[in-house]
Amino acid sequence: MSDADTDADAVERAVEGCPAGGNDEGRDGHPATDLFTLLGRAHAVPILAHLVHGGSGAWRFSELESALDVAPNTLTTRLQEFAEAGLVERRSYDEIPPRVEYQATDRARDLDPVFRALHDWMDDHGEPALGVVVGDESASDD
Amino acid sequence: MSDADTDADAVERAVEGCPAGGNDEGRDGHPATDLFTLLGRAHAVPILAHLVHGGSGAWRFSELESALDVAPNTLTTRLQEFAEAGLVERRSYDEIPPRVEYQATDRARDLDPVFRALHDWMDDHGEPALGVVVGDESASDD
DNA sequence: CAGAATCCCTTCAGATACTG
DNA sequence: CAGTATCTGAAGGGATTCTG
Repeated sequence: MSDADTDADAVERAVEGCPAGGNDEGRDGHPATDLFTLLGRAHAVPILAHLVHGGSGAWRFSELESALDVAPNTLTTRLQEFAEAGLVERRSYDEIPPRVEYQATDRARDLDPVFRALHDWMDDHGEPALGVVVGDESASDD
Repeated sequence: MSDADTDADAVERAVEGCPAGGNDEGRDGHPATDLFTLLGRAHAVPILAHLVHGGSGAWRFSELESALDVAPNTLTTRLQEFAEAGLVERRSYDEIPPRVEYQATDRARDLDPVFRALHDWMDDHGEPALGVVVGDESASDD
């Protein structure tokens, strides 16, 4: 090991913590793992992407439900998890019919570099083993 | 809010695909989700970090097992998944006692920008809701 | 030593039905 | 409209045991 603290350093810091130490936050206690676990759940990324993509911000429950084709309970769970993680802000208006709007927070938008890096990684490696290609790397996006 | 196609663009591209369209690779069919799902599994990030951190590369099964405190079957599963995803290279030497070495591939090392961005995000937002802080943002790492 | 196989348990996620 | 409740099925993950 001679160059084991340059590129892997960020990973090291991002993964710091003690496994099975007594915490019960996510599944291991690692911050990175927590985030991955959260985003790794069903429809998590599509939902978040949909919310983030909406610059206007306001998204109704049924809008997300029909647009993303997600079961209502699952959508509720994801939304709650996101709200709990501070990625989504929930605003309920006390009127009839009831209206609840979900909006991606600044925290969620700031995740963009991560997705950008991820996109760059996928674009660079093609990701053949995972089955799906990124989409259109032929288009001059960035 | 009228900047709905700048920062969220990468997320859009990273999430492209059709939900429940007919694919059955990971769980949704989104490349990003696949990666998150893979890394979101138990001990996935610690294992990968341990492998990436070892610049020399060669890690024995029992080394990982004892160092990470992971059940053998789980470790085997993660290692297989990583190998299948091209993140880890498995080399088995036909000798007695049998020796198998696992090494992080270039593809895995190139994930560093993602982790770096993630670390930066955590460092920026503190990640209070997810329970665990990044580690030492007091130290001048980057 | 490395890991495959087995059993058991927990969690997740979808469908459905019902309420404010 | 926006959920909550309940149920069922399916993976995930751990411990243990056994084999090459």
